[in-house]
Amino acid sequence: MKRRNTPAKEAVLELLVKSQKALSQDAIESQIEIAVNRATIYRVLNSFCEDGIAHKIVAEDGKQYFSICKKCKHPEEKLIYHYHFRCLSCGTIECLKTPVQYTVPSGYQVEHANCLLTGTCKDCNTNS
Amino acid sequence: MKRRNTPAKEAVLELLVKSQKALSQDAIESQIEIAVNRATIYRVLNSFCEDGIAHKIVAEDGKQYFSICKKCKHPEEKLIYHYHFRCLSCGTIECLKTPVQYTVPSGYQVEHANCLLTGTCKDCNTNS
DNA sequence: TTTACTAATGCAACATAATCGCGTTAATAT
DNA sequence: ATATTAACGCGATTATGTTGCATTAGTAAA
Ligand SMILES: [Mn+2]
Ligand SMILES: [Mn+2]
Ligand SMILES: [Zn+2]
Ligand SMILES: [Zn+2]
Repeated sequence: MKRRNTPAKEAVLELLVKSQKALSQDAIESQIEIAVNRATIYRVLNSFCEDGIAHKIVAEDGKQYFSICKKCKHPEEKLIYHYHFRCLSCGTIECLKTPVQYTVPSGYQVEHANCLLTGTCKDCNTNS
Repeated sequence: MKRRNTPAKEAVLELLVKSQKALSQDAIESQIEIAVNRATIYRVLNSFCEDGIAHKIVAEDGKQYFSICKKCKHPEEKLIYHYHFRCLSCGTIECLKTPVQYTVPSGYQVEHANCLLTGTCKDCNTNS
C-alpha cells in the first residue's frame, strides 16, 4: 500500500530531475549511478506516474519515455497537457511549454493526450 | 523501383478503405480475406506510407496503426496534421478532422506530428 | 507469346521493448 | 528485536517489428 523509499527510486528520481528531459529505461539504466534491474526501473517509473511525480510519453519509435512533472498540473488540479518534442538529430525528447489544444466532435470524451512533435531542436539547428 | 500490383496490396488497401479507421498489423492479418504474411503486411503498409496512400499513427500501447489518407494533404501539397482518437472502450482509433496546431520555441523546426487523444468515443458514450 | 528483369513474397531468424511469476531482500512500523 | 509486506533481482515470456535469403510472380520488352 504505502510506498517505501529505496535507493533505486532515489537514483531514478535524481536522474530524471538532473537530466531535465524525458528518458527511456535503457537510458536510465546506462546513466544511473547504482545498478538497478530493468524490471525494477520500469516498476519505479510506473509508480512515479501513478503518483503524479512523472509522466509517460510514447514516441514514434514505440518506446516509452519518462519525464518529471513540474508544472503539469494547473492550480485547480486540472491537468494541462503539453506538446513534446523529439529531435531527430540529437535524440532528445523534451517537454515544451506549448499547451495542447483541441476540440473533439460532440459526444467524445477525452481523458488523455499524447502529442509529440518531431524535427530538429534549437541546439542542433544552430550548430550546423 | 516501380511498384507492382499484387493481391496482398489490393486486399490490405481494400480493408483500410472499408474499415474507415486505423488498423494495426495484427488486426489486418485477422480481418483480411486472403492469407498474407506478417512481414509482407508491414512492407505493404510502409510502402503505402511512402507513397502517401496511408499514414502511420503510434498509439500509447506502442503499436503502429495505419489509416488511409483521405484529405491529409492541403491543396498546396502542404501536409495538414490532424488529431487521432483512441477509444478506451471499443479500441477504435480514428482520424479526427481537428487540425493539429502548435507553436514551438524559435529555432525549432517541426517535421512531423503524432497527436493522439484517448478517451471514449461517441458510440461508446451513448450506449452506456 | 516468350523471355528477362526484379519487385514482392513467405519463412525463419533476429532484435528490442516491456511485462510477469516467484523466491528473496529489506524498508517501515510496532 | 520482530513482523509485515513493498520492493527487488532474475529469468522466462510475450509482443512488436525488422531483416536476410531463397523463391515467386508482376511487368514490359523482344
Ligand atoms: Mn512533458
Ligand atoms: Mn489520420
Ligand atoms: Zn537536437
Ligand atoms: Zn468507442
